[in-house]
Amino acid sequence: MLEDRKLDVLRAIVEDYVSTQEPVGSKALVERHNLGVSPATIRNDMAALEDEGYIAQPHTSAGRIPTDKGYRLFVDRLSTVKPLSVPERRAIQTFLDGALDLDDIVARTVRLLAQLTRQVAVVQYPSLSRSSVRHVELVPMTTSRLLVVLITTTGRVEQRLVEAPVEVGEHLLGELRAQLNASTVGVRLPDAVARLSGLPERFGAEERPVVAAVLSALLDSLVEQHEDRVVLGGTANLARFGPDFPFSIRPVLEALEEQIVLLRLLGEATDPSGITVRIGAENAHEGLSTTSIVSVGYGTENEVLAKLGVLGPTRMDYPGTMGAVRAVARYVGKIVGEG
Amino acid sequence: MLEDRKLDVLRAIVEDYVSTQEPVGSKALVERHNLGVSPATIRNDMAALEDEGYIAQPHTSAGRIPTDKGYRLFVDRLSTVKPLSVPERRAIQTFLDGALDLDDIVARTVRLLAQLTRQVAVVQYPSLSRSSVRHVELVPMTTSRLLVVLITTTGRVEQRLVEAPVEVGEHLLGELRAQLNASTVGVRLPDAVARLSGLPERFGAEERPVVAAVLSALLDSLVEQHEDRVVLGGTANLARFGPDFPFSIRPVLEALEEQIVLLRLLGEATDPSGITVRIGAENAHEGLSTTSIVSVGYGTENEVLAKLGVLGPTRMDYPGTMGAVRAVARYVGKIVGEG
DNA sequence: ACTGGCACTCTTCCCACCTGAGTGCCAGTG
DNA sequence: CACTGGCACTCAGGTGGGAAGAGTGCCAGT
Repeated sequence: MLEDRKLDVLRAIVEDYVSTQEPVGSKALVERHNLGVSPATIRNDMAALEDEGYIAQPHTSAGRIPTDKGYRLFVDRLSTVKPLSVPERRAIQTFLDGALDLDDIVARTVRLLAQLTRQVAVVQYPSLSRSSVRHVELVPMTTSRLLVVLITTTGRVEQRLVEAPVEVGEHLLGELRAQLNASTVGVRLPDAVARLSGLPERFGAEERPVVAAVLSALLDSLVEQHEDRVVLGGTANLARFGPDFPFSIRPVLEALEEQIVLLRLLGEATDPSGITVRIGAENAHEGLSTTSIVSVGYGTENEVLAKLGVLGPTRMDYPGTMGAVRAVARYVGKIVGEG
Repeated sequence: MLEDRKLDVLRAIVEDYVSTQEPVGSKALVERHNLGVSPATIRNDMAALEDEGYIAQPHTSAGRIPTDKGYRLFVDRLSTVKPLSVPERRAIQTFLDGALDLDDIVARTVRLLAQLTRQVAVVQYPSLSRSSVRHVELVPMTTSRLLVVLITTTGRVEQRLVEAPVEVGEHLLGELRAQLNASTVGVRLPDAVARLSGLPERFGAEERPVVAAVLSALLDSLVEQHEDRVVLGGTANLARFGPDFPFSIRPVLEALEEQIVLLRLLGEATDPSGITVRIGAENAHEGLSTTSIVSVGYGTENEVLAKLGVLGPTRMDYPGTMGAVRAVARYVGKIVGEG
């Protein structure tokens, strides 16, 4: 049973707690928000909210703070994403427009997000699997060593070193390069894998081992979905998280060091189109139980290339953070889409 | 006037303080080290050491802790680099031998260093300026857009996107590619710049603008010394630095986010051949005044390709840290040298 | 030159106390 | 029936006073 006023009270509690970082009591609540009722009434509502698990008391004689469940309700029903101001939008645009290449775009994005939200920013590189092959290049390093270079439409360059079982002649190299490009250029990465299956048969028995070695490296580049690169920024903001946070900062830093963990967190995003917010224990990772993650996909109009987001204490400014994340994702998507 | 025993006392103080993290008094000192004299005598020595600025008292009735100057003396004259144990060496080797490519080597190195020293590890990418050109590739993206790819002997791949002023024909592309490679392959990057100066003249007036654009991008890749990439690891160890550290953790994290700062810190290394230790305020960067940096160059026998090191509290185990850093640098140097 | 002894200085810990914020509950009111 | 004012209760946090303990500096003695 959630009547309107109780929801108002919850909203007020979340807002106050987020801004003051201190448990909020009934008296302060009626003073700062015109709820039109007395503290006693609010107390009743608060008691009910506590029974239902939306708020909690750190200790008996303190105010209330929202629980994960309370934040959840707040995000789902009580808040609207706060759009950025015009100057902010302009700043984003000019900052990102200055980017030189993909690395630079990602680097700038992560810094931007961290600055804007004053939290820890996470940006995933645009996915390879959804892009297609622009070019394959074979470069001889020594007579029996080759560098296989894969260039994709998103501008990424993947490289693999190949130890050829025998010496590789200039002619074979040229032929192989031509064949590889003919089979894969313009093809989506996952599809390119299939296109290459019949390739060895087009070569002589002597050349097969070399072809196989090169192919294996190339397939490796293609398959190993390099959705696995993420970039971090704004870790210094962790220190801002609060005076009690130093104790819990350790596990957070540890989690952030594990790329796999970060990827899983971004990947777990449930809402494919919109912003996903995972609050506290919803992040299936101990050590992040007092943090929330706001993430969103970015890319072209038709497809999501990768995700980005920020990580902060559960007591974060959700509307503002969501606004910033959404805005940045849009601009980055536009830029990546063009380039 | 530094007699032998006073040096012994200083060494003992540093060792005890590093291991206990607590100010060390005269009584504890004689108990834990067999100095052969009474606490009172030690007290006299300590008073002298304090006068000379090697140790200090946090407050009147506390033991002494080493000052930056004390650590300096300890590192310079009182300690010997502690070699790693055989299992440790073996672990390093097997861990690094599994690396796939340069990125992987660097990533593994940074993790290894962080784990071994339990501090923050910093690894700089092998310098481009000391490597030479392996291959230059031009890849058409659209009719007027080219990707210029530079591959170096250290296995690094640099890419630049070029907006050609006019359409670029297949023939010009091939010709330009051939000329570029002919002029630069096998040449040191800085020298390659000079080799390219006369190139535009070999092309017709119509083609000049395209050539100039490509050249500009390539020169950019060559000149922009990509000694500027550093990778970090083990930041979670910052939380281990001590109970008082949370307050000073903020500026440290901020410093670590600035690649430029890190590069300067690594670059400042004075001793070109051996290990450099910069203690506390010696790191000309406020916020790092309670940290020390142990760094060393790595590379082939003949040349230093880049640097790596760790950052930790001034109260670190210098002999152990120096041993780990040195050992890792040797193995990485070997691997990079081979590859 | 070293040592034992001693007085002195501080930090730190503990305990007791008080204050104040905040609550829950209840009786009363529109 | 929903709201309100009042009131007793609880408990975290701050304050202050010892008491304990670690460590020092100094001095007289060997």
